Amino acid sequence: MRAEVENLSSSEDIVQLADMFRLMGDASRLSIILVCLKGPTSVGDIAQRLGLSASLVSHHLRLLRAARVLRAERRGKQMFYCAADDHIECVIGDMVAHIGEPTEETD
Amino acid sequence: MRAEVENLSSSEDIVQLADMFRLMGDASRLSIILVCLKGPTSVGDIAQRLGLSASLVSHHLRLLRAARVLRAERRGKQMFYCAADDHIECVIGDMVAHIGEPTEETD
DNA sequence: ACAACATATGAACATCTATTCATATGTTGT
DNA sequence: ACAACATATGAATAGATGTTCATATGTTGT
Repeated sequence: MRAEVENLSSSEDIVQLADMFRLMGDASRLSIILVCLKGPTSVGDIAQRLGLSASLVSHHLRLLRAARVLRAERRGKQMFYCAADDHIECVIGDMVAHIGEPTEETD
Repeated sequence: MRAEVENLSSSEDIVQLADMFRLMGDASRLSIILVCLKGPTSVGDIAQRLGLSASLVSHHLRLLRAARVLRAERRGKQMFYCAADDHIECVIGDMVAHIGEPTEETD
């Protein structure tokens, strides 16, 4: 087992980790993250592409920014959001791989 | 961007992915997963180690098994649970790395 | 068959959370 | 300063979810 995972014992660490997963565990937020992975995108663009209200997107963006999943940058009157680092993409990629894993028969 | 992540477009895929993250986004469930990553563990053991009721652990295990995060194996009257594949550990490892990432000053 | 143990399940409840609506803040051009 | 636009924020609400309690199912030994 990877050392980083092995050494997870304190309940604070686990809560923090769970908070991150819960943040990605909503289809609207996850969609927002996926859009932002493609490149810096304005709030209005995100809302339009996903068919969500600008208000809802803004609420979600606040959480994602607070958790440093995304970071914001102002350009004129618009705000552009993009991925804060590339671990998020790894996390998603691994999870996609898990879902694609063939089912075991021993159930 | 990784091809697996790039090609995520259908909303069904995104919902399925979000469901996986939401499943890991609870401290109790995440703790259960972490225990099971160390090796096959019985329901009673999990409950005792984490200080949770056997009933609650069983409820969570049903969800985790349904999502093929964990798989079950009977030994006598006990049920032992362990990780279904090793993608889950990767996902957690990447997320730990994200959390450990130094904060940007541009906020 | 019965008792003892381990796990699973269903209903009920309190708490959390995503979404909407209304409103505020901030920015650019005239 | 004002209007027009973009984003952010706060309150309210309907629906989801984690936990508990009681009970059922399944397994092993006598």
